[in-house]
Amino acid sequence: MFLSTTTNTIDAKGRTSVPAPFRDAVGDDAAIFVWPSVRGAFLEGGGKALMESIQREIFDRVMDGTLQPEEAEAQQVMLLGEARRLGYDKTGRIVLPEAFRDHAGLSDAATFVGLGNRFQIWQPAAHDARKASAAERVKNTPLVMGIVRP
Amino acid sequence: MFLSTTTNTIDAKGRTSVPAPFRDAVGDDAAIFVWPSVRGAFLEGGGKALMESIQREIFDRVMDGTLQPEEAEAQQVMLLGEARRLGYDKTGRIVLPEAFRDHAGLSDAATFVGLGNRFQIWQPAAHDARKASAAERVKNTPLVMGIVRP
DNA sequence: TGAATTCCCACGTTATCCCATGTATTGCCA
DNA sequence: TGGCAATACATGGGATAACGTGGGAATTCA
Repeated sequence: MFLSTTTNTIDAKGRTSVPAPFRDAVGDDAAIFVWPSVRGAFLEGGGKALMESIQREIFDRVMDGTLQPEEAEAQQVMLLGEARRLGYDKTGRIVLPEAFRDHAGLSDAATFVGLGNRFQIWQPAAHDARKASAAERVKNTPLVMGIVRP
Repeated sequence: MFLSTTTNTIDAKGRTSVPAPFRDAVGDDAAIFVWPSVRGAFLEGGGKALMESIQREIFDRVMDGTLQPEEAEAQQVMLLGEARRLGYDKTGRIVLPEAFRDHAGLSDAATFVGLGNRFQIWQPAAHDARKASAAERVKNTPLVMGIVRP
């Protein structure tokens, strides 16, 4: 499970360390899967299990009529087609492809944000702004906390 | 699992490299299976496992009444009948048959698009256009991402 | 014999791996 | 509880291997 938020540096080679807790979360195939978000200037990612979940989820929704085949293929193109498997070495580092860095506006640092079954990667200042607006939105929302099924 | 999008060159002999991640995805029989899409000017393909899935899927749908036998045979003719097994050499290269190149408008480069259990091969510019329309379509669709079943 | 296809080797770029260092954190024991 | 040792973590740099690509030799088929 991906938890916590961490900011790591990006070196001259485009490398960055995957936070150690995230590495534990993906299990034993030393890799994360990342793609540019279709919803904004940041990256989304997860472990192998997430990719398989997405694949199955799209299939299931076509089967039960929730999703049109054309829409399903569009999502496959933008999620699975744009995703890349980024394997990390013994020191836990991946190389963020240049296209990914461009999409998210990353230069010298990256903020990993754990979101349970997945995570996001933000340009640090952009994440601060997003977090502030999330804090605001939460104030006006019935919060899950306090009524979670035990 | 087929992920990511890669563009490789087609040389004078009609050869092109199968992206290394795709080669890993098909396992140890060094071959991919490819056929002209019935939905547009591109190629579709996958590994051995995909072909067997298609075969079984058609059978199952006839059995449960989802597909008429005549329709099933039509699909078998266009998918299985047109498919070719393309073995790659030690350097990972296949030869794209001329008929396939004609169907997809391929000349000097081919774009491989991973879609989970299968992939597509596009003329690079055509894929850019398709990707743009997919991005547009995704914006107007309830997105699977973010609400994936854990 | 000629043309096409398949196989194999070579090259340059790019990405991957591995060792080393500094820092922060954790665990241990007095 | 305080201080020290050991471990884990992120980061820099250099060596190594992988990947895509071009070209030529061997093989096959007409």
